[in-house]
Amino acid sequence: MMKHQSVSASQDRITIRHVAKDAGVSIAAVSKVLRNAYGVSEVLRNKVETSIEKLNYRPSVAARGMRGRTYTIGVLVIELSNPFLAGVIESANAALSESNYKSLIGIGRSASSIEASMIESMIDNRMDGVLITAPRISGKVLERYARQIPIVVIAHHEPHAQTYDTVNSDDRKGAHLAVEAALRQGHRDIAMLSYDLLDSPPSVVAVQRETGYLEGMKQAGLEGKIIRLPPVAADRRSAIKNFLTSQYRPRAVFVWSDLDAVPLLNAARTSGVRVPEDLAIIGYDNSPPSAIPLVGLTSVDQNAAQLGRTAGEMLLSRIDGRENAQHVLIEPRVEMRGSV
DNA sequence: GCTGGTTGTGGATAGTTATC
DNA sequence: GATAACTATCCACAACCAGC
Repeated sequence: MMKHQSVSASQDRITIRHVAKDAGVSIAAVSKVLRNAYGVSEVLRNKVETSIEKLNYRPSVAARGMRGRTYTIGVLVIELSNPFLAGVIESANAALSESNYKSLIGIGRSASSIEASMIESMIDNRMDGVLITAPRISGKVLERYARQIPIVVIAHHEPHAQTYDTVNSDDRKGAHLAVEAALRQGHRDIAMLSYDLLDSPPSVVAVQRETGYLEGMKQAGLEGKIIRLPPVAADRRSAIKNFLTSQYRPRAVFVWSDLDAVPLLNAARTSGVRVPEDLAIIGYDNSPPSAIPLVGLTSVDQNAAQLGRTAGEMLLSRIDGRENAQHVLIEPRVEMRGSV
């Protein structure tokens, strides 16, 4: 049988074979150096590392995938415009890179078909695990994919899931803390500004926050009142304006996320509503914009850094063979600023 | 025991051979 | 000639083995 020729592009690529030849060692020796494996002398290591640098060699992810690990992690995010998520991903990425993993990001754009195709691409590209921050993806879909690849989900409450892990801020407690913070400032007329959840399951963070808010109000002997914005974020500007001009406007409002709390604060100030004298506002996420002195939004801090780091570490332990599901809740706290 | 080499393996695919 | 079946190759790694 004739030996067929490989294409020129692949011939140009520097492989472990070239490194081995240049260093005057076996392919297995190079592999051991790459993996920091047992049984490598300092002399051999130096020879191999010198050749790797000289030839500018990078291991083939495809070939590694055939043997098990590619050392790549897929990160699926709902969007890039959410500053809180950016903080979470940055911390997760730092935890992963400490273990020589690289992460590649996909954007789901809140569309289940896009999210599903992203996860499938990550599986097809033989990534070693997937970190998902797509809050609306269903538990059933996650179960299906978790049989094919280790998965850790952030911002998705599914405490009984068996095949994948979850890491969340304790959203119920966070909302409860927000109510307590308003009560401490003497407020009794405290409403919650949420959005139309359209029969969302309890896995959705906003549902958890609503529950926490209602519990907090009930505990204080008060009746909770939830005002709903349109489900699509782009349609909320006029709804926020209506809320500010409403004769039934409360004295204090807990907003389900800084994504709506910051625009509300801005709209209040530009329309002459004094904050906090006329309207006290508490947000959720403690996102970077809320900390800007001119904004000064009191907000529930989810500890994005700890959330991301925990998720990254949990994914690594999943990849290393852990099979029991873990569901972690990160303790929230209220960051007090001038809006209350 | 330490070090380093040999061999087999994985999935996809191009190339070769056999069969109709 | 068309199609099916088989083989070699890509690349990195793990298990196993041999020499010291």
